Amino acid sequence: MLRNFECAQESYAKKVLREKGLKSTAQRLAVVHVLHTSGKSLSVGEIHDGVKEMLGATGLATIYRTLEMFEELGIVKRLHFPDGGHGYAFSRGEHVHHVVCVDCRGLFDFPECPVESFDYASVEKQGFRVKDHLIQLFGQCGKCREQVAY
Amino acid sequence: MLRNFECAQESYAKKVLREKGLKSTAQRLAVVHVLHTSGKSLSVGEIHDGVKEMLGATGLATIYRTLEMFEELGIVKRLHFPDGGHGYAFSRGEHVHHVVCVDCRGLFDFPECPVESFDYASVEKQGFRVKDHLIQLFGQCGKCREQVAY
DNA sequence: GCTCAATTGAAAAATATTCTCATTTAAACT
DNA sequence: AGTTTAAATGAGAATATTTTTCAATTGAGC
Repeated sequence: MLRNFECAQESYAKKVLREKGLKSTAQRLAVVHVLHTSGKSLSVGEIHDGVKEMLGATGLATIYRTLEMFEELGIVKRLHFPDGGHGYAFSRGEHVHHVVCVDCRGLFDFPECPVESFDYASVEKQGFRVKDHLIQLFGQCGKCREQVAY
Repeated sequence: MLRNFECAQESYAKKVLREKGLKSTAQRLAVVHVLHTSGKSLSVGEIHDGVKEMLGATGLATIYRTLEMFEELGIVKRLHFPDGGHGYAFSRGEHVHHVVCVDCRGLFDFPECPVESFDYASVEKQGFRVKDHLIQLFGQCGKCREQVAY
């Protein structure tokens, strides 16, 4: 049950919260800390466990409320897995897509946006205006490839 | 509570089911019919309602079981919406991505895959092997744009 | 038409998420 | 540092969603 942390990610979250007139509570910062230090995407339950480890008893509802808010603020991204589950990953507001290992759910860098340069003509011709997109890449990371026999 | 249908989509589903040694039940074909004729993506509840309208009382568990199976068979695709909800859309096994109107949840054509030609070098350099991807485009269709004042 | 394994329905169980409201707390202001 | 106040939290109830169980039904091959 440790405290006293302050990494770049938490400073960033604090800044965003302050700008929106929202409070930087211990619980909110702990969510950032847990997500960021894990280097993986985590389920709601895992985030809850991590926060409890840092702060002691913490309501699950707070985790849900925080994640919903953080998603709107662009502090976290919700990820969807092929098995139907979902998780959350820390992410600064920038336009970023995630590469996820389906075994360990670890995150890998993928700075470019494959859709950025894409031509929407065929859709726009139908009167559609594209406003957002969801992209995730799935696969296996080096470590998980070594461990699994196949 | 009508019956007697048989469109190309249902024939396709039947074929896939037969190939896998699975039964073409009225419930399964009704799921295909409901999804396909709606032209939209539907929630589990909407699919359940549609099937009940065709067949009368139908267990919700059957809908869940069918959708899970169809997803594995490539007969339906699960879509994730920005508001956190999700739905299902009919889709032949081909590699296809969906464009969804966030208002009416209507589906629009988008035949090409923007990631197909993409260069994964930066990820592969980290030992990662990309095996699959999730892409969805969101926006507003012509009809919904007209209706909403903004 | 008969047989049998696959599938379904209905309800219970398990999970996941949201809501309510009394209590606590961060932040702004002395 | 102490006070004030709206925002946030905790705990548990309430909902919603999904899965499981098992007896009854049904599709597909014979």
